[in-house]
Amino acid sequence: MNSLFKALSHPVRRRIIAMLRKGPLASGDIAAAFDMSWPTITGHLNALKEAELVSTERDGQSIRYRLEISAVEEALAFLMDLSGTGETKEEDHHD
Amino acid sequence: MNSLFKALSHPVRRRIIAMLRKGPLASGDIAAAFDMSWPTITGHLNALKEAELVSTERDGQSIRYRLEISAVEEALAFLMDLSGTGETKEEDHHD
DNA sequence: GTTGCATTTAGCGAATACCCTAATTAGTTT
DNA sequence: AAACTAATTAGGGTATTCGCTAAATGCAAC
Repeated sequence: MNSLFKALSHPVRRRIIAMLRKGPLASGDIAAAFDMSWPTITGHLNALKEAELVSTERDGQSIRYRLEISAVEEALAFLMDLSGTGETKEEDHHD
Repeated sequence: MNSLFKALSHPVRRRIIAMLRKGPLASGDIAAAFDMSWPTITGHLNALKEAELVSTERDGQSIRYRLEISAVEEALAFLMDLSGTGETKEEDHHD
């Protein structure tokens, strides 16, 4: 949980996560979207992976990074608990 | 927004926020709850304040720190956007 | 096995974060 | 104003983070 928020604390990593929202991407595609060296991006991807915010799978010679929604939801749960969203209120619907 | 997640990235600061959920507290009360020096806690409070996660008001000679829910909700909005905003199909998590 | 492409690891310097103690500011009371 | 309390700022040591370049690894095709 600590690594989760730590991973979220860097703008580049948040941007990577936002990119991944549309679907999995290869490391190179991600690196190409930034004005930084590829190894630097790999470092950020490792941070995201350690926080279990992304998972990886090989696809031939490239490696696909996929967003792990469950980790995002874990952070969400923490913040919702702080703000009171989703409980202690009568607003409740589940469809 | 960057300082928001950065503020959230430290366990002590998250714990402070959790304490403040129940209501405003003086700096000294917060510092007393931790096994760290008071100036260190002041540093964390400053980080929270810069992220606008807390606001302060004087109360005589002490200063009261209050949780600013709107900042929490801002983080919440970011994460909800990533996850698909409350389309929870099943609640199956254990912490 | 060697060449070539995609990606990661290794190693390093600079900047930032974290924690401490000592000194200082701000407000209250006398 | 001086003494007392609450809280912050200043300064410094160490750990961690962030970015880079160069070298290494993994896979696929020849």
